Amino acid sequence: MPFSMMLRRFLDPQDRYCWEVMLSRRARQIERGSDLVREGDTPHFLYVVLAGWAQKYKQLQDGRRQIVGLFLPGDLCDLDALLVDRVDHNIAAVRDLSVAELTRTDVRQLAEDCPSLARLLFWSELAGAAAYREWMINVGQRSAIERIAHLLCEIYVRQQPDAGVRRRCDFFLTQSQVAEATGLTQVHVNRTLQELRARGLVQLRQRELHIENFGELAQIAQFTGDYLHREASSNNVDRLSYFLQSMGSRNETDAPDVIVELARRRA
Amino acid sequence: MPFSMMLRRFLDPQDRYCWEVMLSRRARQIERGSDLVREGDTPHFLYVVLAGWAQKYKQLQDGRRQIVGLFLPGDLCDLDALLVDRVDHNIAAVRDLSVAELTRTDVRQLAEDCPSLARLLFWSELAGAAAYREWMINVGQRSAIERIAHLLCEIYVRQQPDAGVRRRCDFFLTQSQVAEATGLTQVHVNRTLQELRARGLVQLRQRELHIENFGELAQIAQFTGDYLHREASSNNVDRLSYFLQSMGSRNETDAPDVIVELARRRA
DNA sequence: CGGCGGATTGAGCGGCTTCAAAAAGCGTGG
DNA sequence: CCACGCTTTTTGAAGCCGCTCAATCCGCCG
Repeated sequence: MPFSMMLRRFLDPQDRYCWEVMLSRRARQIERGSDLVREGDTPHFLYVVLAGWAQKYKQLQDGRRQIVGLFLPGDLCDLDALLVDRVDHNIAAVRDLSVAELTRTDVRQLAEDCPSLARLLFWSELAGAAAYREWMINVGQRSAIERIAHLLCEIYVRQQPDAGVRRRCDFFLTQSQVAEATGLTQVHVNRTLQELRARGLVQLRQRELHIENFGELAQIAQFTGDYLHREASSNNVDRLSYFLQSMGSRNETDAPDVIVELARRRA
Repeated sequence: MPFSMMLRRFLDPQDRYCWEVMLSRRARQIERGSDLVREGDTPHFLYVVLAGWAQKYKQLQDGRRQIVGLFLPGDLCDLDALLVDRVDHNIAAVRDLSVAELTRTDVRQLAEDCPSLARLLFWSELAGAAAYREWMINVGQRSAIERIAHLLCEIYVRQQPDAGVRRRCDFFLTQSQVAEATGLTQVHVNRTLQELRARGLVQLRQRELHIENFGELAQIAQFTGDYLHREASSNNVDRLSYFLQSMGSRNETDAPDVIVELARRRA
């Protein structure tokens, strides 16, 4: 579930207000193609996509490039980076992009003032790991047509509000970028897209994706949106809260009574 | 950095004692090849590898399989799973395996009694995301020989204590499993390993990997261990602590003074 | 010794790549 | 509105990397 939807469902109006105020104060425009973050940088910001798309990618010395994640409006990007000294990936604007740049202090501020928001931040981070796994089996195991079908399905579903049935959605990637996301060449992406078009499944032109037959497309891709956690319940958030409450506790010096007692019994 | 090393470096003896007692109480043997976790299961445990190797993998309906992560002794496995309703991956024993199974309650208990341990848990989870990214560019962009060289480098480095110079290490994967981890076929893995052997870089036989020329192997693979975060400083842990303290705070009802004030100034 | 999982080898093929060039789209400015 | 330059898409032809199918070999263990 996109972060923005989590906010609407699980955050009370006051906290949401904090969030939106903070975003509006930190907004910044990025021109298409330019990097927000480069490998080796010291991370300074948590980015929140306001409009346009961003991509996270890695690069080899010879220029080969793999897109490892896409970020659509409302998505959080790079929370985990704030926790390391040097980032190991790049982030770039897929097209003209508007983001909010939140500093560590901003995030801390928000987390202190709106604890339930803090939990959503973490939840969103963890959901990202599931997406990495799915992309990995995509690139590692699926054929060209399956990979591309899968990517199209994901991008389509991520843009559907709740249970939408719109047939079209934005699609800002060039065929070269599709290639970088799927581990194929641009030429082969082109030919494979023609194949999908010839089968009457999709149309893809000038920044717009038309899905003609989602069922068959999803079947080719073996796509299920499970890994997107679109059905996330407040259960999940509560569960996270359950852990975080204890993890964040400040009483470092408490004796670990229960465990020591366990140990004693065992000995 | 493997979790076990983090423990040694950043955890005081008392907390480490808690941890080890808990592990010893929850130990369990798993026979080679059998699954600890299956896709769709409700997650119940955080697994800690005590001896042997475990693999996390995903599978398509037709049986194609991608290994998305390997877990060596001392590694944590599947903390994030505890936060969702249904897991989206499988975990299996690469060989005969000994793990500790910690329940949610166990983890909560540990987190409450040893807050610094809790932070290490989270840190370890976040480091995992970097590994996913590296595996993705591996599978997506590198050639067969590069992929395999990279996997060998990773497994070798992960088994080196601090700045070790041992030439050999355990290697429990079959060639079929190497294939599943790299997105190649078993046959081609075999031929590529012969190539590496012929070039005098490695020897790989019966559960043991000999590295003859690590420098060249790493060069072929464009391997840098950065993504393993072996040099993690206590800085990282402190930074995590900085966030978690506020995120876990219990005072849900505090007014978000600062933010509201910001909003006022802006209006 | 036989059985079995794993490694090795061979031959043929095809999916995807590579290189190169042309066509089409798109923004910009005259 | 058209001309121009740039990016993106499309097409062609040739070739290779890695796949498939299938058989054999090897080492280990009961």
